[in-house]
Amino acid sequence: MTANSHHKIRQMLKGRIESGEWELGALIPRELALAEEYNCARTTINRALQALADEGVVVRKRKGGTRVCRMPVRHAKFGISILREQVEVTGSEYRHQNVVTKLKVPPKSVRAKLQTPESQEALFLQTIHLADNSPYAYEERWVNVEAVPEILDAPLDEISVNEWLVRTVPFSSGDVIFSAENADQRVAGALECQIGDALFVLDRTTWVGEKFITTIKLYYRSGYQLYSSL
Amino acid sequence: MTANSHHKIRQMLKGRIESGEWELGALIPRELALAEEYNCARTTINRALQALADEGVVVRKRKGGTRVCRMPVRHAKFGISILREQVEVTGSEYRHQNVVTKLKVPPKSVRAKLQTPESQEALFLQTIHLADNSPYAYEERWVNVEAVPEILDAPLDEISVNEWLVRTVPFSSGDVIFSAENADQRVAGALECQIGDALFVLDRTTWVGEKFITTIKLYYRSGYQLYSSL
DNA sequence: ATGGTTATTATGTATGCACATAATACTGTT
DNA sequence: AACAGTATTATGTGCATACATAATAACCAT
Repeated sequence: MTANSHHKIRQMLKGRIESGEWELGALIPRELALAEEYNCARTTINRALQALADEGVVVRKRKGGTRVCRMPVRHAKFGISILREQVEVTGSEYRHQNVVTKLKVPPKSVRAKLQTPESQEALFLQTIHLADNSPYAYEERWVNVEAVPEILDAPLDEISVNEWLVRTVPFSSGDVIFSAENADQRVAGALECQIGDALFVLDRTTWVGEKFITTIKLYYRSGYQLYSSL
Repeated sequence: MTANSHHKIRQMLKGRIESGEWELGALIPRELALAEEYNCARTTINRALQALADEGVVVRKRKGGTRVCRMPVRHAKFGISILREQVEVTGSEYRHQNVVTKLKVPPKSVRAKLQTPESQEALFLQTIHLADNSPYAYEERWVNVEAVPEILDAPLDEISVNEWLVRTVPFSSGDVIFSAENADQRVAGALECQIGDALFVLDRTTWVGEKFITTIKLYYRSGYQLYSSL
């Protein structure tokens, strides 16, 4: 039966799990049995089951067989991307404004994150991201110029550092920390909100291989919500 | 050469992308060429490239070939799981405390989320989650008893609703919204913090198939950080 | 019983092959 | 030059097969 792609089989198997046919933690039939049932090759079942394993729906062990994950960990995924796009999908007009752009020696806490030597300068930026001319987010960023020297020639008035880095630096790894903070005077000024307002904050450090690229603290405007489905 | 699993090849290809050998948006060699280069079957290259496509590193098009993703969207993943575990991995002792557990007709806003009829009752719970006897998170939850009638017999003093549901209900879909809120008097009381403190808030609604299971608002204690790597 | 060796088994992986499909490139006609 | 139809090509998918590997089960010797 050629009507069975591994996609379809994957969906069917998932359905049988969701319907409760196989309980949480239960052992499901082995590949050969399923292959017979669906009248396809074991390879095809294997692909479907491996995909479900990647997804976290089942756990597989050699010789042990495949069982429904005992404690399904659903994960929320957030695309960490470009602020301009975040703003524009809401239909608003995006603009950014660099408050500060200068080279200076970062404080100790930042040096620890960027792993730069004692007295080496880094590029410091404060940027306000605006949606329809009102503040959307305020960012404080340090860039390791040794890792990305080209940034000193980038037209950062036309394109935000955020976007320039995403478009220029190849794939990077990173740490992300989300938290909530009360606005202090400085941030409240930038975001035009009240001191003490609860703000959604994103802390991120990114690197490529061994080279640390940038560390950023991003304060979203009061009321911001980060949405995701799982 | 049998030393090349698709995993290894996948890593090598990713490395070549990260190293900048293939720029963002660039076309990379086709499967057959890579198969020759790595001295393996096309199938193996295919698996590796498909995995990279799933990961969002490359984009593939029939006849068009495979190219490095022009704008890499890195995504942060969060495992939405059991609060008890979240507490216990930090080495603290977990305990929970049900403040309120009763059946009542939910307000309109909740009825909209659970999609329950006008005057149908739902289970309302207020729970405080404690780490080493101090408040860790405060949760307000509505459970659709029609979808999960067994919950009325669950020993909710021994096991938190959170955990009971995760362990009992098979895989579910859900919405998640993260935000920051200032603590009001009620929440500040539960979390033993100051009124106005910035709190990290999680809003979640989950369902299985067509049946809406539960909706929850979870306030983490002041200073909570949600960590993830990407 | 106890401990260690061996057999069995389910999944993991690689390969060669065949054909499907989508998108592009090409070609010929008007 | 415009268009329609055709050839080409890179990826998508399925299958049969073979062997690898990890974990359990069975077995045997002490």
